[in-house]
Amino acid sequence: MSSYTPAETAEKSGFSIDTLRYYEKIGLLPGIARNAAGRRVFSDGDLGWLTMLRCLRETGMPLAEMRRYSLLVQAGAETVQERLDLLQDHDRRVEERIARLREQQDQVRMKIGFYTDALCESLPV
Amino acid sequence: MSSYTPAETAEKSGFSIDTLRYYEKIGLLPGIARNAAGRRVFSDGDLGWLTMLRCLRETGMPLAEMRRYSLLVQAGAETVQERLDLLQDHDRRVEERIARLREQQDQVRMKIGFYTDALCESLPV
DNA sequence: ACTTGACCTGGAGTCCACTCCAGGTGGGAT
DNA sequence: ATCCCACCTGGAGTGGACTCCAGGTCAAGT
Repeated sequence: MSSYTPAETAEKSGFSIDTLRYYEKIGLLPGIARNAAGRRVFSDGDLGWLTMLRCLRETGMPLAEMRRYSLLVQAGAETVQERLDLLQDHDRRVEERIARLREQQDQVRMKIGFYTDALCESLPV
Repeated sequence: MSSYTPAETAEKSGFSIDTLRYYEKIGLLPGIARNAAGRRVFSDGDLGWLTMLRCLRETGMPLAEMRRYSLLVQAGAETVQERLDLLQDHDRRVEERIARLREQQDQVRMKIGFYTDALCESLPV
């Protein structure tokens, strides 16, 4: 049960301090504590939430949908089904994304093969 | 050896007409022919190039790098090695991307598992 | 002769996700 | 006492990739 300054949190979470402030402002980080001087104090729970946000964001979820998820979490236990639906939809999109990336990677590799051949042919014999 | 209007090209390539114009403007589509009235006339070759661009784009290559690739292609045969390097770098990035997506998908699925369990536990017995 | 519709141009506007800035505060080190 | 530094706020600015708009042209249909 530790607490962290904005700088530490930025370092641990991989988000910049500006991004942390921005996320709080748009409602992605509810309930961040403040000390007597008005400065943010992040908890281990906040760190965990940030890890989740990072995961969603890097898998391509837009901030608007992350905000929706955040609101559902805040709304309490009766939103569990909705959260589940949201995450399952997201999981499906990630799956499609990966499949599509693989196909396109194959295309790129065909092109690479083509250029490799071109280079070989042009070698002096 | 057919030729296509902007509308047909948009339909076949999946880029909007505005995007086609934009790509031509920033140098991604060199040598697009025009008819007597000044309208664009796309060839099968252009279509093929657009397919390549789409592939690079959807695998996350920024327009600036696509432009660099485009310039290399225009510069002729002595840039084949550079093109190869560029595509191989890109391929590596795509590979990393896919691996990372898989890891993060696992995280999402753990969360889904957690919520599924939560729902099961809360079922009336 | 006239309208329609697909196209043209240059340039402005939009959206997303930050990122930066000016001006201000409070606490600890020298 | 003073200085520094990490932090605060509201709001403006940025970068990437489009997307839209006003005003104009041409060819074909009625």
